[in-house]
Amino acid sequence: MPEGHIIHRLADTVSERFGGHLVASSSPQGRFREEATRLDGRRLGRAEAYGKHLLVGFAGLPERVHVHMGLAGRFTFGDGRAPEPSGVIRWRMTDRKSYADLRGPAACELFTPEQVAALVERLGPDPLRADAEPERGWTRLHRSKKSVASLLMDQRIVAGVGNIFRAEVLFRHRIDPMLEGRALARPEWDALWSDLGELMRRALAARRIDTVLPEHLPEAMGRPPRVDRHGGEVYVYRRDGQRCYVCGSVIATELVEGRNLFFCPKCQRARRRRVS
DNA sequence: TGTCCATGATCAA
DNA sequence: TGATCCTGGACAT
Repeated sequence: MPEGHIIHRLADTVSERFGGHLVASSSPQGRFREEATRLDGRRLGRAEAYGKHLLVGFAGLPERVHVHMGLAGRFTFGDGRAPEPSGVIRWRMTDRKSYADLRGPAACELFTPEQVAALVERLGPDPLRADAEPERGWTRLHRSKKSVASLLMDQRIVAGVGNIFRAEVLFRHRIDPMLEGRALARPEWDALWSDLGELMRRALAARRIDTVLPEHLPEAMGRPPRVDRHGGEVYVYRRDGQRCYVCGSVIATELVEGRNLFFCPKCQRARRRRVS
């Protein structure tokens, strides 16, 4: 269940394991069989990530494999010979030294160069990419009447942000999630963008999402540490019902556009125009 | 064994 | 806005 940093990690792993190697491709499940046949035995070039999208290139093939993990997608890597396929494996790659199995992706397909270009054009700037242009995100956000919470989940505004980073970055800047996009000041956007880059780079390196400043850590406050299932120390994500590390209020949750939003009703109370 | 839920996104209405 | 898709893990029964 990936946010952007996981996909970047995935791209690195695929490149490291298979880059420049002759790779056998198959689709034990069958839904990627025709395409896997075309890839089978080709030399893998490079894998790269744009937001939550993974693109894998092969020598001599103009198309690239486009993978979107959705909520359920999962890659597993292993050394040595691949075991007998178990479960539903959409795409299996193997070389002499290792294997990779992809299960449950929302998308696994071949993209033409035109489709890749359209995808990149549609996506907003990705804080983890050196070529990101944050101005494009601001342009799409700053006139919107939609809530900042909703806009931050919109991949056309910032590519790669998911439910955890959204909740955490809004808390770190004490921004009311229901604040209208058009009420957000430019310096606030700049700060959000820069912080997202920082948080996501750290998560990519540490393989877990930590957002809490040292002075707010439970240990520093005389409480036992608590690490959520997602594997990091956070301010609000899935901490509903528990006390805010900063003000002690009870963290709240609310369903916004079908997703659980977490926030501190006191620290993040807006004094400006909110979405009703 | 069954049900719900998830770091996501699309489609129809 | 709601239904739907993808899969597996947590939890209840």
